[in-house]
Amino acid sequence: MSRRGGGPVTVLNVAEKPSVAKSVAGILSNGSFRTREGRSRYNKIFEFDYAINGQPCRMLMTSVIGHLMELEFSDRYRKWHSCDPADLYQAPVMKHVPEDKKDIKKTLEEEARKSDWLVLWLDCDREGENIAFEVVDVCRAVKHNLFIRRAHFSALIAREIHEAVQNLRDPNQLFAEAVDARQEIDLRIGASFTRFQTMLLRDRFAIDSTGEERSRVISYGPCQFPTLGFIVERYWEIQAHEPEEFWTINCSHQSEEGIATFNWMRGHLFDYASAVILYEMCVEEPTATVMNVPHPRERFKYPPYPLNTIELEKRASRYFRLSSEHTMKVAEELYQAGFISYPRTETDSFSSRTDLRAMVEEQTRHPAWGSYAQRLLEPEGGLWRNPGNGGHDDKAHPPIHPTKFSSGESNWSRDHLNVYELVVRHYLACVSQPAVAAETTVEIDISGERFSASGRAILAKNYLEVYRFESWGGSVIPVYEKGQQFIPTTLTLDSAVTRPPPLLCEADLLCCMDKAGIGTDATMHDHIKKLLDRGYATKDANTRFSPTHLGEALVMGYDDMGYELWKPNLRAVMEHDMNEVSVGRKTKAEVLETCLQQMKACFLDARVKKSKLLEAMTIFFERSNNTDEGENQTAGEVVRRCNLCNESDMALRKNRDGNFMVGCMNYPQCRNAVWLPGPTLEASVTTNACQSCGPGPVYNILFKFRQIGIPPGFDVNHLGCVGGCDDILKQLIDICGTGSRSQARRAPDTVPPNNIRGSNTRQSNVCVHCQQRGHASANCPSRASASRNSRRTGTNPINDESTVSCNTCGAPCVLRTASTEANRGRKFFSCQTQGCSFFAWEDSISNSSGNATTWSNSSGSGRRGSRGRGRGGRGGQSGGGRRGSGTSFVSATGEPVSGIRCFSCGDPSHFANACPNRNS
DNA sequence: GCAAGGTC
Repeated sequence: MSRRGGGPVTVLNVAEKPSVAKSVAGILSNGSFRTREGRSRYNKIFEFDYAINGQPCRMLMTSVIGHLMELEFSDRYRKWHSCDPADLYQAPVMKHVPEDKKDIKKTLEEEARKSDWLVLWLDCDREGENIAFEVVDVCRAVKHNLFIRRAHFSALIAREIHEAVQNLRDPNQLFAEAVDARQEIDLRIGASFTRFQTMLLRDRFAIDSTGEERSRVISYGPCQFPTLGFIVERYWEIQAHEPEEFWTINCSHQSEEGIATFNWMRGHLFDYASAVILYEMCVEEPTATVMNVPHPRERFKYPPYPLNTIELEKRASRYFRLSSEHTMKVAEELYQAGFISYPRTETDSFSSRTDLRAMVEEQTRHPAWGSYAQRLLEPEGGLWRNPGNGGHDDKAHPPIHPTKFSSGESNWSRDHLNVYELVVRHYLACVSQPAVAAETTVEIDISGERFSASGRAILAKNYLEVYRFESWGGSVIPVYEKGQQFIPTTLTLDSAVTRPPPLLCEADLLCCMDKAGIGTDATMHDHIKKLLDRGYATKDANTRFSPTHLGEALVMGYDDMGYELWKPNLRAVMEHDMNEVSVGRKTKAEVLETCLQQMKACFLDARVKKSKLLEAMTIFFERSNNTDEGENQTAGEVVRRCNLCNESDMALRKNRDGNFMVGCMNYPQCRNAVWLPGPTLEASVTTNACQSCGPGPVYNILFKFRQIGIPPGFDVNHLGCVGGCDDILKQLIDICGTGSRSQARRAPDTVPPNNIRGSNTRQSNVCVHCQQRGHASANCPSRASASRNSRRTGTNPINDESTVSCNTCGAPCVLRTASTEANRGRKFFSCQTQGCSFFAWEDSISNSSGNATTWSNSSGSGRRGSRGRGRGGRGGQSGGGRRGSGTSFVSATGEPVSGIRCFSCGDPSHFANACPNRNS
């Protein structure tokens, strides 16, 4: 490696960014380097002497700023109207240095001319390797015989840098080629689809009211579209959600020691009748028996892993509601000013060589967390713990950590303070012991139903003391013993409805992208911002994303074509292929050829099916005035002359929910429409005219139905008529309805008209309960009456006045007779005072004289549930001991039951499925 | 005017 003729060699060292150049120069020169200006104001040149493997070297250290080059089409293809976008799949592409990087290139050329060796200090990832070859290309062009080597380092730590420079290797061509392939594919796909959809849609629709259509770019990109896809998919999921009512039994027990809230271990039931039966069983024999001995168990809550970019973005969004894009801007500024380490990193584990304690030491001066940092360093405190390993390492940067102490600089905004505080507290948390708690879970049995309650007592907060962003809720429950019995304080049957998931928030979106491999840690926030900038999505005050009409229409259009261009699969395949290239299993040429061939075929087909995109846009946007209408009429195939207005044709359309309809093209003046069966997968108008329907011609439609959507006996393929003669079509509409999503999705201003929507409801479905039409299954009157009846079956008239006084309020009780199966004929006392719900079985009262104020714990002995297992050890709580506590339940007597309220109107006299409001 | 990837 030594230069012929001996003497020092001149070595040009190039790093990926100025900060790395400076750090490496500082480490190798032990802090004594000379600095001079380069052509670019950001990229200085540092000079020092060093010996590589015994060879004296005059070191020149400079940097680039990320990629030096960009990929571009040749001139002939650069203008949008210069070629067919399909040509972009084979148009020549070349790398060139953009204008703003020309000065860096000049510096490299000038320094390379003076140098003998070129040592590449680019980040040790695939992009870094690709940038290395860009640097090589520039330098070799001016100095052909440069000796070229690559330094490998994963952190700017002295030992690692010295080792790297003494163990120089060849740059990895395969890594660079993988990136070349990715760049070319991204450019060709992105440019072709962007030009295609922009030119197709921009001038045809009034997309916004600002009149800026002319400059609007409707971009497509293999990262931005899947990101949009996540937002749209969640939005559709929410729109399609149909609330379903469910029931759960809740139980609580208050004693002198506190209150325990028990959850039903069945969770909840969707079947009202079953829930009521189980509830009534519990109410009739309400004694709770403790089933387990609840020994407290030690539980830990561990601190987070060291901070990487995605985690920083997610946490800043959650804790401070900062957008990922703004977080990265602030983090970049803190990094530039030297307060935190490099903020674009995937790594979430510290190298064993990191001096972790020194970073804590720095922070001991801080007024807020300084004392915690001090305690961390005290060995007797036992607070220190080596940080966890999150399992990611980009081999280029350490996790984000503080690099310089600050108690806040004068030029910092609130966001700078927050991000710095998050980085510091996160770091201190990482090197701390986990929080410790004692957890207790008590399980009880009431009439064979199991309930459980959990309590948690925090024993040591540890890292939670400094990581104020996280908490660990703790609630203490009373102590129970196995076999102990008590009467619950409340025992209620509550109803609720299922809710759709929320819109995606920024942290959710980052999670989706991370899991699907969309973008990199350094670019994910850019893709999110791009969706907002392009007008594909909006973000509300809670940082939750919704698609705009444009975003939804684009996804719908491609979805209707049958393509998953908006799903992450395409990117995943590309990532996989890149890996194959980088390990040498496939060549760059192979991957390019296969991928581009497929994508071109897809592009050409999408262009053939452009009507799908136009149809989707038609749903949300008015046609623009400045276009020729010739093409607009092709959005639907004509089926017949409108038999209502007689002025226009009726055309086959697919609405935004994927449901098919034949609607008058004179909409909104005429709202005539025929909706087609919900399970229609495909429909196309044929040239066959129906022989019996008129006024003609009424063209037949060729249907393809979803197999799973239609009843047995119906064919998936059907040649049908919407003129009224087709019984099969009518039956399918009767049975299957005309689709379910249209009600769920928000109706845009343009379509569909009310009468169309009216015909497309579940009203035409057959109720699953009574097999009748005219109502939804959930509103079935038979079901509501059955529910009401089921409650009535337990109702008995008051049949006896009693001589028993209420054990709670002292008022006289009435004697009633139970009529449910388990307790038929059994008598019980019930207090009549409003608000008091005293209840006791007659046969459990020990004082048969009737003036009972106490009773034995033998209630239900010999019955299911075996109540006779003893009193338990805690006299005050033992079975039947209801002293002083108002128990708000009532048996199966039909009395109003506390806790049961209609979720719809709040009335305790009925459940929501029988609510008059709902049924109306 | 287009992509995504670096980074100031």
